Amino acid sequence: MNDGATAKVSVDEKRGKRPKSATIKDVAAEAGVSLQTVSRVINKGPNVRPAIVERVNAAIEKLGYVPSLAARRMAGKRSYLLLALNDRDRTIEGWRSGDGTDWVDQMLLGGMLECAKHGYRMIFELVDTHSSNVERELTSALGAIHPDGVILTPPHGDNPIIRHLLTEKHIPFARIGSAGPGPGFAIAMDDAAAAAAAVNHLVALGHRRIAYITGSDEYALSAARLKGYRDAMAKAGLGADDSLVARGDFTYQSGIESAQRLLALADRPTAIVASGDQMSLAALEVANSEGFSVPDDLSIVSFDNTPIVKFSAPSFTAIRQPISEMTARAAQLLINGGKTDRESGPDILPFDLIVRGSTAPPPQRA
Amino acid sequence: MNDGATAKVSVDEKRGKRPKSATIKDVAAEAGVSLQTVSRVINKGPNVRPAIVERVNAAIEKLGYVPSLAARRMAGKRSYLLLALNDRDRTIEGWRSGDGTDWVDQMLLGGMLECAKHGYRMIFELVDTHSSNVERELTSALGAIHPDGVILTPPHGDNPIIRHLLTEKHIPFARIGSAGPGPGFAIAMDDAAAAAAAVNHLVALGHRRIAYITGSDEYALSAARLKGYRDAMAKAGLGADDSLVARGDFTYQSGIESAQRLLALADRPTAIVASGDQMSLAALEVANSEGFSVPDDLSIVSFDNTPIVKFSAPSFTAIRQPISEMTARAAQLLINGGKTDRESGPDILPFDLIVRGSTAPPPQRA
DNA sequence: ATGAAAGCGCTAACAC
DNA sequence: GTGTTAGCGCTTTCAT
Repeated sequence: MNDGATAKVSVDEKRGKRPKSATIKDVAAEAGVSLQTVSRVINKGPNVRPAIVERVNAAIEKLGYVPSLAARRMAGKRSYLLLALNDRDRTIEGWRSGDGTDWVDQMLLGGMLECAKHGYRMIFELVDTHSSNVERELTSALGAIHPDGVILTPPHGDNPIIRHLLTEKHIPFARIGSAGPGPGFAIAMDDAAAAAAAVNHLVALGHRRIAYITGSDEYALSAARLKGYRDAMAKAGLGADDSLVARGDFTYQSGIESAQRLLALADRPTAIVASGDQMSLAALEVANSEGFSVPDDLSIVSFDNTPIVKFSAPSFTAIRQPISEMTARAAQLLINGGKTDRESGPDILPFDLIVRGSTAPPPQRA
Repeated sequence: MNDGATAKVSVDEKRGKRPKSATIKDVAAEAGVSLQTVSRVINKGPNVRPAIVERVNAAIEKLGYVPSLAARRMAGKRSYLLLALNDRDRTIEGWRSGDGTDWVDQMLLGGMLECAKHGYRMIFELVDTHSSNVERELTSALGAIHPDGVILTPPHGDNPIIRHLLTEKHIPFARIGSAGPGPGFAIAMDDAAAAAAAVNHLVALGHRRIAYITGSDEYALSAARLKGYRDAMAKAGLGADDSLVARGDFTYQSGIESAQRLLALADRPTAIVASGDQMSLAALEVANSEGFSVPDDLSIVSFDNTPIVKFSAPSFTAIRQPISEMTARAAQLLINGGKTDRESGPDILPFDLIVRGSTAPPPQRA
């Protein structure tokens, strides 16, 4: 048979097909070897002579062959897919409102790029952690995708139903921002140390009345941060004044309420550590509207280094969480060591305290 | 055979399998029908008696069955996958710097949710539009995923190599923010009208010296916006002073340079329309550092309504692009009408002009 | 070191 | 209306 476009077209036409991607079969024919040998080359298997490897690779190159993910998943045990799960309501609400949280972006950054390095792909899905449908939603995603591993972001990593389901199905998973013991790889930053770092920064500036706005209890890291705050306060000899702790839930609204309560205190705090960017922004808003200047009258430290806290006026001193790094680490563990969960304690990645304009020495007291 | 957990476990053990997801076979057995009937029910095919449908659905429900995407793609012509392509460098750079652009988020919002409605999934990938590898990268993604459709975001929608490759492979695609003629569904907002709206808003405030900072020429929408600006200026009888048009490329740096040049003009503009959030921010920065107050001395309109332009001080009057709406529309067209490209002109979605604190009447001239 | 055969879970033709 | 038969493109056995 003759070469070139004409032949190709006629074959395609004969089969009534449109120009399709090359398959492993085409490569095998082109290289004059069996399917199996091509498969071995693709998967870097042993027992192939270098000369043949070369030949096969040339054929792959020539035909622009790429293995079909679907076929590989069908035949083999691996799907080359990682599933990243975020909380549906919170994520969608964030997108809708344009609240400037870049959690998802940072996750994609770390996760997608790491996956790409290993020939994997990351599929991003939303699952409602509250609803009684968690199980159904997760089962559905797992059934459709058959991922080789799952990346759980807060608060999914602390959700017992999800952890149980994944464990039961023997699907390796990583919990981001979930440092506690349990199944799956735990990957987190040291939330307690971060809260302490925020407190210490303020103490170093001379603050003594340092308040704290918590996050939602649903997130295990909320407790860790609170403990870090309390320990740091104690260590600085600043006692345990529970009126300085306000209960928030990461939302702007809860930040407003918390800040209002704190600033109405008889012995008003000179600084607030808020465990989330929306709550920090809310605290700034309350401070401004009540006539307090930030940072002159009140210092604020944010626990999320999101774009908006950098561009607000003043810009915020903030904890930078290593979100992309944690996600990348999760992907890496899942892809390489994905077989066995290790209960050997969490993987702790470093955070940063980035000092900007929202913190300053406290005002002189009368 | 007896029911319950014991039986299930023993079967699993006999086969040496871990508890797997149910397959269509299991459902068929459970419902006492053939595979094909189950398949018909799943795909809402005709020719199944309601009673049987009921029975099959009950079995599906009971077993928690979910069809495997991979298997469906293998056997059928559809993969139930849409591929969304973003520009690699720009996207990663945005994520790394935390520049607060939420393009990707808005895309996910519109695209994922629309896909979910139809039982589809959206896979998000990065492709370098510049590199000579575009073709290789795209081929690779298409070969691995075999999407039923591709969503192109700027500037990919205007990239001839990508358009050609997709056309050649007969893969339906949608071009977001690419209104020009050509293959694929064109979905855009009226960029010219948006630029005109910005100008008109400023004219209504009393401005006459209105400058414009363009975006990169690589984006077809840049030309459309510039035309909109020019036409609106002409219509307002504000002539054609080309010194009022500065060439930017969407980057902060280009915004700095453009704004510096514009503000150094002998006959200084009293307002600037910048076709991107980073350039708007840059203009604000330049204005501030040169002692001009925004909006008292200079009004600025941003062309991206990103989180950071809302939280800056002052917050920006901005064009809101219907990113999530465009992406949702793209997904919808690809899923439903995905077979045929229509050359019947672009699908134009409405934008908004959101007035905030960065625009005000011009200062009184001496 | 290589090839041949079986089959993954499903859909697309066909039969009935 | 429903069941049967072939594959889809690969990876797994298992032969050789």
